Amino acid sequence: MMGWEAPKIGLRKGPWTPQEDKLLTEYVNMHGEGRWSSVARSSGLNRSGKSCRLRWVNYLRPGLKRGQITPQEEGIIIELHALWGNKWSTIARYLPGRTDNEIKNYWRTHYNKKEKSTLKQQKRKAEILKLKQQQQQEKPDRDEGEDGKVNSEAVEITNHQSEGKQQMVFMYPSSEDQCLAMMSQEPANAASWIDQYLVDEGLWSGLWNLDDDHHQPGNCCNKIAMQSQADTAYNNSFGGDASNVYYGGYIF
DNA sequence: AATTCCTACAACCGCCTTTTA
DNA sequence: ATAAAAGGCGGTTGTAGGAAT
Repeated sequence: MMGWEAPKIGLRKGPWTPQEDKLLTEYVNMHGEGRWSSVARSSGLNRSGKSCRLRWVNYLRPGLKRGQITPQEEGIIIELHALWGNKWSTIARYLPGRTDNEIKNYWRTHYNKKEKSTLKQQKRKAEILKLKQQQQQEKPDRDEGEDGKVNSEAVEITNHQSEGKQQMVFMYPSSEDQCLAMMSQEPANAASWIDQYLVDEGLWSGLWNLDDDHHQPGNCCNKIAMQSQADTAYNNSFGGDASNVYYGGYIF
């Protein structure tokens, strides 16, 4: 099957000029969105239809918010990402004026930061554990220790790991019952289940590391439950009706 | 003051799905 | 029913600008 369209020689790429933006805006205002290939042909723009669509959706479309993601928006992103993973366009439907590209960029910037610090922590723990294991092998008869001191740190690390596991189990209930219990919180409390646990660095890492799996059917929640949770998240932040946004597109 | 690092953003690419002829 | 075209999405890359060293 073909892609978007056959690449044409001499098609412009790279940053858009103000003139190109003007041409595209005028054309879309006159003819409406869609039929991007004909936009590219008819407007006189020497761009691919795909490029025109992207420029319009991510930059020129009226009602787009510019500037930093607000804490409210951040909360929504976190919650919805926990539900849906990297479904940026779906998440973007709950953030009026924000594009999937913007949310994706925001997430990646912050995700990478968290991932790096988490990796450092894990590496350090692994090093300590390895060191202790080496010490054990070198002095096996001292395992229980004359004073039990030798293994204390290793035990501590194990305990931390165990805690981490419990936390992650909590964050990502494997059964539907657990999930439904989570979903049935009072809206007032639902400043939400996730907010209470994100402060701890370890929980962040647990969240980030599992993001690709948890939204799979059977792993957690059915689609309706997830929709409901997303609506709650939206209502908490905007006091609006998320279903309008979800089904009707953007509210400006 | 110069260099490096980090963040935010714009844009492209490849793949998949949907629509159309 | 089928293939091509169009539309959409997520991943990735390049770069400008500010902060830190």
